[in-house]
Amino acid sequence: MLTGDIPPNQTIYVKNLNEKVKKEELKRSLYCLFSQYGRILDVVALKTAKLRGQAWVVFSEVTAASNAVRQMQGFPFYDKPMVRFVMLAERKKRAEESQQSAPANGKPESNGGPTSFRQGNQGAQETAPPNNILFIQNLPHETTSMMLQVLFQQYPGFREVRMIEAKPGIAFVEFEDDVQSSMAMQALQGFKITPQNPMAVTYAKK
DNA sequence: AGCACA
Repeated sequence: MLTGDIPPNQTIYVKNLNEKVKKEELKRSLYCLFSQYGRILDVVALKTAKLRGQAWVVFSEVTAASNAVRQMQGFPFYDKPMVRFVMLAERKKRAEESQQSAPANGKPESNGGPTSFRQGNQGAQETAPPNNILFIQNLPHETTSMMLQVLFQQYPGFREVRMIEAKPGIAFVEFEDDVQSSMAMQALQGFKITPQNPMAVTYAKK
């Protein structure tokens, strides 16, 4: 018999994670990496003998979970590819418990938080896959590379800022690897240099 | 390989 009549829920299960990474860092990195696909309610990772190297990421929506799984297959995460991780079937109800503390069941974009940054990208471009170079848009035209360096160099793996004289308002920020660029993206997404200029941070197209 | 935290 098929199991196809059991609907998937909004939790994804990841294994083959690098077990040398400390638990708190692992959870934070997973949060950073996956929050580009939607609001994350919870990340669970334990280091017990049976559960190390694995994690659960609970999204607020099923569609976010399925996009994340589809797009992140094979992503090199701490030197180990995230292969064949899956959405969980409706089976455990942990996510519902977490939702008790989460606001607004129907309207997930109510907090003005930095999670969604696709408004500036309407239609045309596709989302570039995660990589080590960030593309910054919506900067005030007086922004200098020194200003951006001050902001981005606080995050590990920072390499350099590149701006193009002929194209004000945008910049490229390079990190050593995808994980580190993703951490900085999450941290500075929507950061306002002026009140009118929330940064839009995406991965650069290669 | 390994499917759950307080």
